[in-house]
Amino acid sequence: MNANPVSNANSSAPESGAPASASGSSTAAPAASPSPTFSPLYQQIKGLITQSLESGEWKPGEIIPSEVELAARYKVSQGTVRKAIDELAADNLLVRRQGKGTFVATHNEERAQFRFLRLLADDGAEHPHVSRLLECRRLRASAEIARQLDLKPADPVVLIKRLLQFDGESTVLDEIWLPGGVFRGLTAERLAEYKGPLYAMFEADFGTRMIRATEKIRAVAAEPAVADLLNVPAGFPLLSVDRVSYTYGDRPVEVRRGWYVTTGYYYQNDLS
Amino acid sequence: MNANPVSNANSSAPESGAPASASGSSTAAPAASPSPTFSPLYQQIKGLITQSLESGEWKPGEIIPSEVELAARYKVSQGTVRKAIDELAADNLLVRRQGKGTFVATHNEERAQFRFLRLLADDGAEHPHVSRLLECRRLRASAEIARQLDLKPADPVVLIKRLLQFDGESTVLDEIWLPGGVFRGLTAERLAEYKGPLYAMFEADFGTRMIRATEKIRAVAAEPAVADLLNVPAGFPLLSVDRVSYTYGDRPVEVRRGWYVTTGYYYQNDLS
DNA sequence: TAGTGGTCTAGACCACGTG
DNA sequence: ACGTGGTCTAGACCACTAT
Repeated sequence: MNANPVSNANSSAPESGAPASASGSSTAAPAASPSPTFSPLYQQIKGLITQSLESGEWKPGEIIPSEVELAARYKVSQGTVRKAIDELAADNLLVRRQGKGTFVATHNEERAQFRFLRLLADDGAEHPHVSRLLECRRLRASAEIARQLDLKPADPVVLIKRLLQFDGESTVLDEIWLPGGVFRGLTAERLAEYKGPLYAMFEADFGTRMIRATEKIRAVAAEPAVADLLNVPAGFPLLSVDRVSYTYGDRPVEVRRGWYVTTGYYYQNDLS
Repeated sequence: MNANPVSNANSSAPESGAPASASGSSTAAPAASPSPTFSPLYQQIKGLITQSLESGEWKPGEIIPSEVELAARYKVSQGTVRKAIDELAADNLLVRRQGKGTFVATHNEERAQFRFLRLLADDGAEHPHVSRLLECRRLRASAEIARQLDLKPADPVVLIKRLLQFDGESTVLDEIWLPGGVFRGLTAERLAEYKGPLYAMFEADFGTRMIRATEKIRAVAAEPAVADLLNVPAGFPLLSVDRVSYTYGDRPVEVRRGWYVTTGYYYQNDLS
């Protein structure tokens, strides 16, 4: 009854006599301070579940143990693991399905794709797109890329250039930098043959799951080289989207610069 | 023990005999289907609290009754109102402050301002800005504006044009349309004298609180008139931001077209 | 010291998806 | 019929803020 994962003093249950309620965190006699580093139990459980996700104990798309099972495993009540799972579901790491179970989120779901490419046609419809690989090579990180990927300058990186076509129109040009260490086996062939979202391949083939990203958006005039690839005149206004994506532990694992043609399409954002 | 707000059949407590579990919603005899319109208790409570917010029973910045008080008022357990408040806090309608109470959110808070103007300087800092009123007049809604504001064409609307200056540089040009009925007393004088965010004035003076908004973002070439006001050459690439803001009940109450100069500044977006 | 939100538990019952 | 997540309750205790 007292083998909690990290322990924050949690022994309720009027078992033997002893009212027992030793209260929080400090251990020795005079009690240094009330709670220097207090962390709720459900947060600790959340951390443990996250570890299992990161280690691959439960893979994307798979079901995880039921709430009762996890409660038994961690020696806490069902309500506590429930609150932990609630937050992980809110963070898009898990997906609950009533009557079935709780599943590890994956970038293959319809819903997940829109989170990272928010381009809609003027009529509001979500158009399918095809990717055309332009380039994929390994090189040494520039100072700027190294900084953003938390690498050392001249560390190996992979550079991918690709074109996204909506209804046959070239609409998005992407330059993608990935840390060479993590994406060791990534080749142009593998990229060319793969259908579906890049992030789905990353999580399936390289065990690297994109959790969140930040984007810096600007309006810029198309440089000649870019304009050429996107079939617009030089100087044409483009949306410039600088993205950094993070995986578990908020470690950056992708830097991406995109140019979007926004005639007929727009970037959708919800402020809520 | 049985005066619940909407009733979904919820009488636990082994009181008298009767197992009692008449189950959900349908009223007449043969019971159409198991639960055609099931809504959890806490959702109903959430609705009741929202009504009180909308009606002005608790105003922005004010404290609302404690969880125990609300539980007594609605005849439910504290845990149920807690879950209702949790969601309202997640929706940014309420703000919880441990040890103090729960408060009605307001657009005056530091935190709230960034939700609706996500422009940061290249160094990542959030710069203060001043607003310069260019125009404020009443007119009849065009077909397009009427549609977006859910009005009839030629209904009265207010049009505001203003310039936002960051560090003295003209950076944002806004055209704002508001329904004339709701914003009856809005004048250029009132606008000119008011310091602070527009939305803070709207909620204080007109009882209209912006809850959420959607934005459609494009890159466009500056038209001469716009370019002139923003001190950029005609044809300069600008961020075009089309916003529709909604209040309680998802009713649209503002349409806004903004042009942003993104040299030295960028639009920040978080995908999570 | 008292009041507020925050955490944790334990148990009952409901809705949903399978057999 | 059974197992899963989803709702609801009741009560205990903790952490924070004010008086």
